Amino acid sequence: MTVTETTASRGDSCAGGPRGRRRPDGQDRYTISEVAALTGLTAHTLRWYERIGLMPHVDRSHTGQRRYRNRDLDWLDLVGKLRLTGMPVADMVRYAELVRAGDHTYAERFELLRATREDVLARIAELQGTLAVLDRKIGVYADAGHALASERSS
Amino acid sequence: MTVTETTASRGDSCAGGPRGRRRPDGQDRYTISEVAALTGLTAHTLRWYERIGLMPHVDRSHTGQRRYRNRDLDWLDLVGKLRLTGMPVADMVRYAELVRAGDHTYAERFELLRATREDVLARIAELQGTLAVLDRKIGVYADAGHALASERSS
DNA sequence: TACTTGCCTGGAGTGCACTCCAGGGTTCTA
DNA sequence: TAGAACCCTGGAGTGCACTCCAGGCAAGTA
Repeated sequence: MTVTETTASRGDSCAGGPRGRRRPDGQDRYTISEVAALTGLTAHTLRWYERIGLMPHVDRSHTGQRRYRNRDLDWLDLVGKLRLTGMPVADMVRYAELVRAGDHTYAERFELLRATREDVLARIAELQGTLAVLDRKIGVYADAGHALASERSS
Repeated sequence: MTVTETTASRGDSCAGGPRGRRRPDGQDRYTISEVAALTGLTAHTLRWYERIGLMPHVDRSHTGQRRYRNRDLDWLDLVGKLRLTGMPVADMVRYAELVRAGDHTYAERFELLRATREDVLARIAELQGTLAVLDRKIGVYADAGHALASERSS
């Protein structure tokens, strides 16, 4: 009965920075748990990414254990960024396939990134709109700590 | 076998604006499908919001059909904004409960909105970071349409 | 009046992105 | 050389936010 394997950085109280620690330099072979610590993903998720083709095949030790390399971490960094944009995993897999397919997929990759960029811009605008509403509402709460009967309007 | 009831505005090609049309003025009773058109939510989702307590009880016609009022639409607008922030539905339900509970929940509501505001700011910062990465990568694609062998790095 | 379209309910189903389990091999530390 | 801690696989389970279904009333129209 192995103890839990999770790397639970969900309820991490140290918010503010990126989830992972900095990569030690001069190293180019990492175990799955090291990568988990570095990226903030769980080992489960790392294996799952590989299964679904989001991660190019990772090197193995002579006994079959994963040994990640710096370029894998670079890829995971990019994936992490794309994930932050809200891009569906399926789309990221598609991008990974294009990369694996070779240079002739250049145009399609470019287009995918460009479209993602547009999405991000739109999302930022959306959030700023929401922020305005939130600020207005917070203002109402701030200077009128009472007479909140008609909360549902405005 | 009633025909489908969905209001599918998923693949709406008229992107750019908010999903719903503008509210006609001088009206204060709307059927569920009118509200669906106005908010971009499906009728299913509107009923579900009510079931889970995200929506205060909606007026009914003498035969039990929902008749939404302008204040309900206002509430749905706010919910829509909060949803855009990525706030979980459970938290929105919590907020709705606080509103229903009355004025003495003032402080908690305020705190909830304030925390949400922080989240939105953090999310915008995150997205801007992602945008920088995306722009860098798009730049690479743009001026070097070839020699993409080491795609996985940077 | 017949017909078509809209709306009602409770409960089941869907898609996504993980997350965990069982059962077993591997690696590190005292 | 134990024992603890780590890692492997395929497949099943979870939580969220919807989304749909079946069976049945209600409302508008020719």
